[in-house]
Amino acid sequence: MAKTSSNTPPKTPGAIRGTQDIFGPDAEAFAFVTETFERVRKLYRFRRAEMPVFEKTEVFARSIGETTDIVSKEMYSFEDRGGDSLTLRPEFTAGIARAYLTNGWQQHAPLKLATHGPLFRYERPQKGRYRQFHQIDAEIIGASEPQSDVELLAMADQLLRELGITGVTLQLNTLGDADSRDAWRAALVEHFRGVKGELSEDSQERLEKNPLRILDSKDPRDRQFVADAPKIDAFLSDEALAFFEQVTSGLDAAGVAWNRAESLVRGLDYYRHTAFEFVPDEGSAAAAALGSQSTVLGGGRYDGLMESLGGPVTPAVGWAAGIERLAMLVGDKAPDPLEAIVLVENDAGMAAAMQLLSRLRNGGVSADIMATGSPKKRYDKAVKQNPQHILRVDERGYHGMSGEGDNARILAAIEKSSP
RNA sequence: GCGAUCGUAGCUCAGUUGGUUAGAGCGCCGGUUUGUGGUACCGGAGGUCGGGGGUUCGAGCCCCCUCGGUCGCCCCA
Repeated sequence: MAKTSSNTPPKTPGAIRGTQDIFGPDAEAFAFVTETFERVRKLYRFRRAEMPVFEKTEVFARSIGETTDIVSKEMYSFEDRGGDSLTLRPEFTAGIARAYLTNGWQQHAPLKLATHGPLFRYERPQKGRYRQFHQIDAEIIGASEPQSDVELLAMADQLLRELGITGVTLQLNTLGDADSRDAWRAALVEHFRGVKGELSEDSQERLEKNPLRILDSKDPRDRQFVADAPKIDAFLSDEALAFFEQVTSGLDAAGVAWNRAESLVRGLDYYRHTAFEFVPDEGSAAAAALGSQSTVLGGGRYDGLMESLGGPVTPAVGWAAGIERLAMLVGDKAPDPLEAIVLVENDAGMAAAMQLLSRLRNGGVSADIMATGSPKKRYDKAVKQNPQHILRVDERGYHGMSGEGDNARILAAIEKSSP
């Protein structure tokens, strides 16, 4: 029993900042995305997995890197009653990696996994960015061959096509192996340090904390220095170059269009070789629909992650995509049509109407009932739901159907369960 | 963390240089009409104009603070 200590009525609590209540066309689009993903991942034989939405904080802290802003400011962390620090998952990959190690899933390697669900990041909300958001996710763990990268990207490409999303292109880069990456990074630091005074304030800061990020600076002052910055290609080992060439030739063979993006980077050290994002083409409808947070699907190869979680060296590659962003691009989905509506013209026929309704539904016919409000207005309200057929019930019971088109399924449903 | 912008009915929005009891459409409820595939009309309920303070004879409107939404920056695993 709720008690109020004063005469003031209780105030309705508001929703948490950055959370969403998804309903109507948006909810239909959301479901279309997850249903299409489930269908496509089965075509590629990815196995479904479910992970907890929270983990020990160290799972994410160690995978993401203890020092970054991400860990200190962007995660939903809290202490449980036992004093352990826990964190709502901000990504799928770390939790999947932990599950792989703690459950002995090495026995299934190479393991193709798919999942989807909510993720949490403590950020200021903006278009396409929420504190609780949702992703679909696909990973291949325990496979070091470039064919895995190709397979994963082919699946992503097919998914986007089956969602009917156009105007989005795969942007592809390689970060090389660990040695290539380190050498490139050193050269970039040297290059930008030489012109430090002319960089934007943000990029001067990045020079110390995360120099690779200068490459995707939005500040026009940085643009010329980014343009003539050293390229990864000059630092690739023979093995890294061969790997990348196998990825690109595999994509060509699979018919996946791609574009080389030399400035596409990953901030975290465990990423190796392939890095990619599907991004709207400039001026496309997709770009207009998404605003500034426009990457639709992104991922890469993270061969160094398992070690940071205390596991054996385990190559892996994966991607994730924001369901909300995909849903913004799929357009309105017409809801499934209502096949039959039972119109109760007189409440004396209510029992007959309920029996009819359950026969319809048991027979696989989508059906609803209109039996409330002014009896004189029920007809109009029934019509407004745009049913394919209206079945009338009054004190005599069911007495007739109107509507155009095929009603065989409805008749069958009524007959089949009749005595 | 920083910046811009917006908060009026359940929803979408009007609201004049500050001026009486704050309006419309949709939705909801009721009635009349119609009488069976989206009829027309009449009526009703519903708002402390996000909240607090200030200026003023008088504030939805002007000023300050605050809360919330939206968009962007930073960050982007």
